[in-house]
Amino acid sequence: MFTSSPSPGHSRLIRQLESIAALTADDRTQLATLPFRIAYVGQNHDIVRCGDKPTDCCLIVEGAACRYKMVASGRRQILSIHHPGDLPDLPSLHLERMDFGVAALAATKVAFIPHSAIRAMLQVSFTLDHVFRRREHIDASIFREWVANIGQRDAAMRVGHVFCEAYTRLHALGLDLGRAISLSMTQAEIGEATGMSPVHVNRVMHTLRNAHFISSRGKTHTILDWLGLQRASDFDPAYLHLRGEAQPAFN
Amino acid sequence: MFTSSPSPGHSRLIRQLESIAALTADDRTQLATLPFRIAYVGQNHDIVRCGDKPTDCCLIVEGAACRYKMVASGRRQILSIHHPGDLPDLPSLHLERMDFGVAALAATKVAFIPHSAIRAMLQVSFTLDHVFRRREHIDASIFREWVANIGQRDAAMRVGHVFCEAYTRLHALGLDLGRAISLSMTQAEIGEATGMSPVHVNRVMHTLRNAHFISSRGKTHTILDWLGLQRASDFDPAYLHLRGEAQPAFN
DNA sequence: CGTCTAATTGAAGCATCTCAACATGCGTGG
DNA sequence: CCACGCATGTTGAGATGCTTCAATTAGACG
Repeated sequence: MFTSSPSPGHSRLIRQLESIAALTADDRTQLATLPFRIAYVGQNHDIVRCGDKPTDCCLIVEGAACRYKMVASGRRQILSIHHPGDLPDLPSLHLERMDFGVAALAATKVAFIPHSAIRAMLQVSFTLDHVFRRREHIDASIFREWVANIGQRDAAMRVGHVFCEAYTRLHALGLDLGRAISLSMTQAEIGEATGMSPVHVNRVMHTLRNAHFISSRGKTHTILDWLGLQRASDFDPAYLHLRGEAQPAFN
Repeated sequence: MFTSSPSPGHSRLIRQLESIAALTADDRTQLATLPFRIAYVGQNHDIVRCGDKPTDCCLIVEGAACRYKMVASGRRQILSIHHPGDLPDLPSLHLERMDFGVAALAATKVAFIPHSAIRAMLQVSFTLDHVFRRREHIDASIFREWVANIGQRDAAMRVGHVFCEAYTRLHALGLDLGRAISLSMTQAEIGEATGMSPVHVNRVMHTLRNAHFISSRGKTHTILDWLGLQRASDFDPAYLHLRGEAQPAFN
């Protein structure tokens, strides 16, 4: 059988879904023929705005994005971090009005896929329907972990946990750089994700470096002691529900 | 057409789903014929344990429950609060291993429904499949709001927000007591839900009473100033995605 | 009426925040 | 290619919101 090579966006999506469940050749074909429209979004710009009623889902192809909410004080809470292959506004398929915004953390390439195309695909394929549903549940699981992270852990663990999660997910997507990752977040943004002031994030980063858990050069962070960082950050990757083969193991 | 009157558990489930989407008579019949097994769980006892691989979903029929996670320090984070009609371990349908626990906040009556029965029902009915999916997404939306609540708001807002959410949801289920609700949580548990110490919850409760937002007698809390409490707590019910008619409006 | 849990209050400590200044790096245009 | 300007990172010092510990009171339940 002849299959045309999928676009970068399609490949990312397939890789992402394969990190959580097995796909058949047929599933991959279905995914690879999804129609889309490409857009480029500059750093800090919105991809989807809170309150919108989207008719397409956005797929991150390159770059990084975050979900966020604004609160009364004018501060922003980052709700989750998204890498290539993610569909941050997938909830819009079942919740007409967006209750959060999606913003680019770096210059980002986005593919917009019509709701109708996704709906049609999920109606045809039981297995893809299941995989998408699983993806949605894993999203919820990550939120749960963040609630526990922000609610109960101290500053160093909170920040360490964010690094552990990012490393594990990027590794599962084949987007890690050996023992390093490129986390497209400023210290201020890490603060918005963990409920901390930027100043305190800075101090905690120094702690993590002094403990030889991490070393940083710009936005590239190298994990020097993966087991130690995981333990110190109370990180257990079970909540990511990845397929066994996809999980990192070194140190 | 003859329809046998549904059990209390079935009624609760139907009412819960009707608070977020319209159901057809056929949907209601499907739901009302779901098989189940009743259990009674004492206060503070687990209904489902973290790490379990459930074969049934638990439906809260009477009482109250919470999802929770333990962290390394031995502290517990409450992740969400569940009222009659809720299915707190619905994720187990798509995520084999539980990444959180479910515990009874009060003496609670639970109905266990086999996964197989739910799966069969969702395969037959497109509309119920959509409603369940919507329910799952609303769950995720509530987690997002909790991340923002715990991450960015001060102690008084955090606690006030929990009351606003509980009141709105119980009202939508027809389980409010006029302007009052019975919240089956101790101050220590409110602390576990908001990332605060029990002592500070107590002080904040006094603040809320002194501001004439709430008055409390035991576990029954009366909302004295609904608009004021919402505004002071930065509460906007949009994230609950309720059907318009279901939302409370007074004061 | 005793027992246990939950709520309440006070006092001291500390994790984290805010404010403010300064350093560094980097993209851009001259 | 260098110089400028802005965003980001760094550091210090003082303020504070919340925690912890500890003791007391009030309620619920048999």
